[in-house]
Amino acid sequence: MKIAEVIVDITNSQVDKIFDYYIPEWGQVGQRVLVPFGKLVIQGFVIKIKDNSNYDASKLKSVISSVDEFPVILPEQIELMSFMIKKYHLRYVDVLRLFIPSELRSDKVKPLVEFLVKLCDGADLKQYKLSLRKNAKNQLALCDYLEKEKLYQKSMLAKQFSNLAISKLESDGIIEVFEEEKLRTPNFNIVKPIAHTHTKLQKRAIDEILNCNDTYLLFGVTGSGKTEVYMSVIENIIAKNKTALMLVPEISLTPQVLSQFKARFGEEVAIIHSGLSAGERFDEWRRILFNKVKIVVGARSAIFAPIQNLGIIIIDEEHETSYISESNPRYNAFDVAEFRKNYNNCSLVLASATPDIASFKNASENKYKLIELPERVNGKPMPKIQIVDMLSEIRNGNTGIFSSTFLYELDKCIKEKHQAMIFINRRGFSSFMRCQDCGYIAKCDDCDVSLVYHKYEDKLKCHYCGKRYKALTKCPECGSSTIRNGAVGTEQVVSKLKELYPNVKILRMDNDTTRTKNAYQKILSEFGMSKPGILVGTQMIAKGHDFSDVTFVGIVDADQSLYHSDYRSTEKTFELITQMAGRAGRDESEGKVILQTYVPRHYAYRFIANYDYKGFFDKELNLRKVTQFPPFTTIIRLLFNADVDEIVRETTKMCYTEIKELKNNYPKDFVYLDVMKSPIGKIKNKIRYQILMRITHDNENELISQIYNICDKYMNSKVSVFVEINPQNLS
DNA sequence: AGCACGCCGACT
DNA sequence: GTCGGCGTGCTC
Repeated sequence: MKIAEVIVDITNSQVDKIFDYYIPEWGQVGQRVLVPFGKLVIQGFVIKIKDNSNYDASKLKSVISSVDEFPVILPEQIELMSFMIKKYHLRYVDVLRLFIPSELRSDKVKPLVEFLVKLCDGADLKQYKLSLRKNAKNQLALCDYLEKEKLYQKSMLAKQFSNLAISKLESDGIIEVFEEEKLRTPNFNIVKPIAHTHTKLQKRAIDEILNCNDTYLLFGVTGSGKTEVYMSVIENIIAKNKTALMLVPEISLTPQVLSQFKARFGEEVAIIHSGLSAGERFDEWRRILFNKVKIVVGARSAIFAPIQNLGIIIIDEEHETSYISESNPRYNAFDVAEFRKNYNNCSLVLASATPDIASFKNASENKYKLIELPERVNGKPMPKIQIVDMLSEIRNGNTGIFSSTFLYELDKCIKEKHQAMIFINRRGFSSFMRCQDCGYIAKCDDCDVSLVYHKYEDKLKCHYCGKRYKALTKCPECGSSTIRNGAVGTEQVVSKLKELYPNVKILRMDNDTTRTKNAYQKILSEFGMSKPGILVGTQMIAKGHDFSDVTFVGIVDADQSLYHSDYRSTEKTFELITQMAGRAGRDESEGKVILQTYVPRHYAYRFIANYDYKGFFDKELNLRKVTQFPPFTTIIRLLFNADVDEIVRETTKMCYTEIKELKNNYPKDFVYLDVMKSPIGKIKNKIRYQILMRITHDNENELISQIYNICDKYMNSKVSVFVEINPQNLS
């Protein structure tokens, strides 16, 4: 008998290894099976079939049965699994679970079956009709109806002609009733595909991408018509009988974009996003697995879609951090895309108006082919960005949150009945509450962070654990009642604007107002209809949606993201503000952007105002080189977590000693190594310590795997250890 | 995950 | 003495 290597479907590090079982002839790689496991019977995945086992033959057990009659994991995915386990130090099960919809495991969603009716072969309707009695009205009518088509839905026929008539015809051998599985596809408003004419630049981009299999960086300003390039390329690829996979940030999976894809590609496209019902998600996945679609569009996890014969992979807005999973299983969709590109020998297109510094570095070193779309399709210039020095505003006696230029431009926009978007990257009313007399700042009991005041609920909220507190009326330390608010948030901006424009529609969009399903869409469509109208929001409003009538974009406090103690904060600020600016003047009317800052001379703003990405890139890359930060090095962070301070501190210290030994063995590879309490020393009552290091690329993989091994030793039920490679945030 | 094994404290 | 607390280890 053959031997199957099985991964059992239990998320526990102790059982996350390969178990051998005897398997009958029917066994296939990628199949789900039931296996005896200790005293249990559980599900497992067959990842290999072989002839011999190294395990004691007398202890080998047999697979009990298969769960589905077909494999649910493709050979490509088995290889991808090995790649990811090694690269990210993940468990087998966690990776396998990424490949299948959770609905498949939970067994909650059943395939939807539909009863269909068709004429039996050789049935003579005319003859049969003559044999019927005159008063059998339903049967006669049904016979007449049946002459029209080949297939009918039983439920529809039953409604018109009664079930009785159908079963009569069935028992007389005239018609046949049978079951067929029906795949639920999400509904869309059917729109007419927009005419696709291409500018010269677009045409050149399309031709170049189709020319050969490679990795491309498509660098195109906002409004340069990248989406049309994707669609044309995909059209060409599927004409060659290949398939396409496109990743977009979840936030841009808007109904408008999706209906455009549906309009152009119809049934050939499967769309995976968080708004699908369980049944829809399950069926979209099966449509892909059964080769019923040629195109998959979706957010990060769509990169695992079981689509075969790939001709192209596109990652839109490639600089987006949402392509990196920061909680278990941690992975980077870009690495997966690269794996699939190599496996399928196809093209990979990364696209952005503000490429990631690392990607543009690769392009400038010819590791990627650079394709540029420097002009907007409508030929309009980018909106003018005016930098306003808030310190000089203060010197001139304006201590409010809006500068006079800001107010003037906003007023003009409102008077002309246009729309305004106002960006403030902080939710809530104000960042903290501080006692003016003794300096006391309200903090969370469970986390080491200051609380944010939310005026609408009149509560202080912790943005890390969500715990709520009563707002301060007087200081709990010294009893003083002079409580001051910190930096402004979205709520405060909205309340100030409401004072200024009591009759204008003012909408707020942030984490707090988009909690409920569809709230996001509702706010956007309401804003779309409001002229004049003002949309205030966090970075949520910066991406992807086009409102043709936005003529004013206001950035209340541009410096906010600049002061995160993160090496990427300048890059992120550049991205965010450039994108925000791109929201203005997308149609006829010209746009204006006001950027308020306390450091008007910062180099980031100079490049932003000139839309000079390349200038910014050169400056930033040089800075990273000098300071030895990514992409020249790799940051590794080990985060230790436990309930008791002493336990974490001791464990961290022991681990640090070992890492120091490692550093001694590789003295040239470490450019930085230190141990410390985490910047946020406590979250949800867990004490946090960290070891931070930066290593060069020379022996990167070897070092990372050794570090994983060291960490495994210190992980136990009391202390958890996370290894993060180039973490997005260091709190 | 779920279960057996095993090593200590407090009870009929 | 032994009943049961849950810490540790094993499952092909």
